[in-house]
Amino acid sequence: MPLRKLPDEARRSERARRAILTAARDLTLDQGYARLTIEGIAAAAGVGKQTIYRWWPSKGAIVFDAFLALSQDAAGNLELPDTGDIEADLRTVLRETILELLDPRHDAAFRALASEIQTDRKLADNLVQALLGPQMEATKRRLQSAQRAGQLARSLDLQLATELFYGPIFHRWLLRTAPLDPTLADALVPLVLRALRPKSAKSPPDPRERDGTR
Amino acid sequence: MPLRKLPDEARRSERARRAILTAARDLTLDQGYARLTIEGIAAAAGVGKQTIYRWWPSKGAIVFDAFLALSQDAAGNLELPDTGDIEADLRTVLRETILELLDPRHDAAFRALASEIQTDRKLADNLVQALLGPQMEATKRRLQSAQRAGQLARSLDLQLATELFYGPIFHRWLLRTAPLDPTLADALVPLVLRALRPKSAKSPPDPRERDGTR
Amino acid sequence: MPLRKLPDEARRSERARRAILTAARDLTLDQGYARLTIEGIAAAAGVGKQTIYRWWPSKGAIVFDAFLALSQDAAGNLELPDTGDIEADLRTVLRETILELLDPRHDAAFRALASEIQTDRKLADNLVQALLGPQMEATKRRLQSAQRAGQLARSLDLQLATELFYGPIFHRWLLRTAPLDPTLADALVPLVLRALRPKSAKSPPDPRERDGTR
Amino acid sequence: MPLRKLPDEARRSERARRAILTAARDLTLDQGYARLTIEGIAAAAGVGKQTIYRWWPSKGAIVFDAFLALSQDAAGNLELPDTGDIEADLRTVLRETILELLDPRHDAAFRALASEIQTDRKLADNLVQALLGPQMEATKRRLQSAQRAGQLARSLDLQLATELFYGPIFHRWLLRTAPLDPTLADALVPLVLRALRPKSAKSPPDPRERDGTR
DNA sequence: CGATAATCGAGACGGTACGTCAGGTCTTGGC
DNA sequence: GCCAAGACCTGACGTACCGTCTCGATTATCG
Repeated sequence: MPLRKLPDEARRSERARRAILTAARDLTLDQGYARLTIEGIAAAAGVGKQTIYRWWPSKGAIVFDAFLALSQDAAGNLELPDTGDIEADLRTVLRETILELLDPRHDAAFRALASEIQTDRKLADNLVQALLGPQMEATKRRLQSAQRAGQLARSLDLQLATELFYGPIFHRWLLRTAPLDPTLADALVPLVLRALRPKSAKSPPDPRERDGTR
Repeated sequence: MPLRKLPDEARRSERARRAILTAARDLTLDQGYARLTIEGIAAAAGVGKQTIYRWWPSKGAIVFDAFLALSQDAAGNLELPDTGDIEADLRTVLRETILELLDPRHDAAFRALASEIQTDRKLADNLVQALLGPQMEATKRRLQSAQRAGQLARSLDLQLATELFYGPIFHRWLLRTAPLDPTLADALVPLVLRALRPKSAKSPPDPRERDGTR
Repeated sequence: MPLRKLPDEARRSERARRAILTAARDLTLDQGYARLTIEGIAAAAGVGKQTIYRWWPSKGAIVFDAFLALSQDAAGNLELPDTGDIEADLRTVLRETILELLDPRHDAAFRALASEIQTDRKLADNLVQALLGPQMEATKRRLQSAQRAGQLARSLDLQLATELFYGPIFHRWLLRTAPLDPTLADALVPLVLRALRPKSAKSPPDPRERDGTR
Repeated sequence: MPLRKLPDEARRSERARRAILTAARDLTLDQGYARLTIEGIAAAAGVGKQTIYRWWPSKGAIVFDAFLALSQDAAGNLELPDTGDIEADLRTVLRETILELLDPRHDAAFRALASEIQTDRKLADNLVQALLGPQMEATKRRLQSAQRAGQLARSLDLQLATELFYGPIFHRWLLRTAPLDPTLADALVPLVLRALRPKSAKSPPDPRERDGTR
């Protein structure tokens, strides 16, 4: 579901579309989103400016499409691993998320989008719908599965629970209050899980809390 | 510690400085940061552009200074309330934080800054140092006080604990994954506190958990 | 042969070109070349600055084009009158030249150009090629015709002879060593012609010298 | 008679004055008058801008003063050589004049002044009064001396006669209609003198015209 | 199959803002 | 008390891009 205007897509030049997205991605990566210009993209893509304006409403929308490809399969039918060990599974996923944010290719693009959505509501909706939402939904599903397995409290607000995992990560990354690195996942997951476990004193699901180590 | 270039500050015109910051704030509020221009500020402030360029390196830096005044007393010797009830105190503070983010005056400015720091590292450092840092430090101090009162686990990573509170709030606000409203604080605080309490099952310090849950 | 940069002239907007030249001429005439600005021209012409910079390299080049129209027909296939009376013909032409220099419309423009060519070699070449050169060439042709009629010495350096006529006029006009007025032509022409006549003492071609002086 | 404003010159700093004129001359010579700025002069002279504005009304006036020194002795009590041979004397002087115009040091300054006087009437008057006038007056005196010796016609308009010599030279130099070089003097002087000699058929003063060769 | 209409590249156009330069005036602090 | 230093407001510079708008020259269905 790329950000496209409506007109008859049949006539659209696939060559041009690809050239534009490729140029947008390359230019963003090697000079940063701030220096990215429509004219620059057009020139690099060997395309008229009008061709860009015909199909995309804004610079942000192009970048969105340009980088969507990188994560798009993930976005489609995303599912978290389910080994039965909720802590391990979350750690795996969050480490991956962090590594993705640290990868310069994604870093540039995601920061650009994070920046743009402060202004562009439509883009924000698209970003949530295509990337952030699916990821969070998948996480919720995994939490729900753990919940059904009695590992998490029954009364959990899954949305909020999910944000407990992603919030601190994006907080560091977006606001730069502290350096982000994958070990954050290792500290974060067990800590948050303490809040999510069933309230019963016996708390059998968590092996560690019971006997101290594991 | 505003963002300034080199020239002799002794000769600086206080009149011009104030006019610029006022104009920048007013313009940001009624047309948004995206439409804010240096020329517009200069015109509105009755000031030459050069006077702006002489003292500020970027549009973001001006807005930073312009809005710093709004929160700057808070930033200086910020301290969280300490009624002995950590949950109530945190709820109070986080509600205030959320309300501030929802206040259009701050919303415009903070989004602008959040957007700019994705690109401008220097500005990011200043933002953390002048606003975000002090707020988080104060929060850490309050958590530490609760820790000393035996209400929180002794082994806590206070930095991470703090991020557990602020992360989800900023996550919603910046990434727009869900609407932000003050009731988030009410759900968030008790949930996170479950993760932070001492590991002893009886957890006597928290009156609510003792007789409320079990 | 106006002064143009490289871009594809086929796409050039005739409307814009005309508006620019008209604005340049009008502004020069009513505020003087010194106060003329590119921005002023663009504004008066209802044109983007870039459109000016796209087609002209300098303010001088615009004024050159703007005023070329005034004299351009003359420049094309200029020919001096040839009544057979070289003295009368030159007097006619030089009076006209002087009157043109005194006409405020031309005065402003020509002084501007005279000023600019001290710095701008390219403009100087264009000025000579389009205006001064043709005028002098036509004068040379008329002198040559008189030469063939035996009214002037056979061995004349026509270039130098021509400069004998124009030099003193421009000297007064440019350096302001003395006020310029059309009667200068009446004194100048017969005096210079004395230098140009055939060396034979009897000098029959000049009716006046024959029966007037002696 | 340099171009100064009126205020009490007693307080004037001679050091500053000299530094300013020297800086103006140096800067003009090595970057051209067009790039010369008041700020540049002030900086190079180690002087406040106000000190310049206090004593000179315009950039042209500074350059005028700065270069006046070069020719000022000449301007004061200028006298042409008088060997009795008017042709030789004029040739000598005009060659010198041409060489001076070709000397880069003077070329830069004189072109600057020639350019400025198109706009600045006051400067024009000063230039004529201090440099061009004296030179022409001296030339007139020499012509008058030749006249008294019977070498030139009695009825001559000396002003016009003088312009016959200088006009062509400055015409080439200012309007760049032809390259200027010292041999111009050799061709110019005898030709113009033909126009100035007494009208008597015997014309004894000119040896050459009489016997054909010399 | 050839017409015919939308799309394509190219880039000129009217604009807005940029960041810089210099002008001429005004203020300050040190000598 | 003068003067270097330089901040100030002003105005113009020349450049970069914006988003819109022609231009032919391909396409690529559809009559």
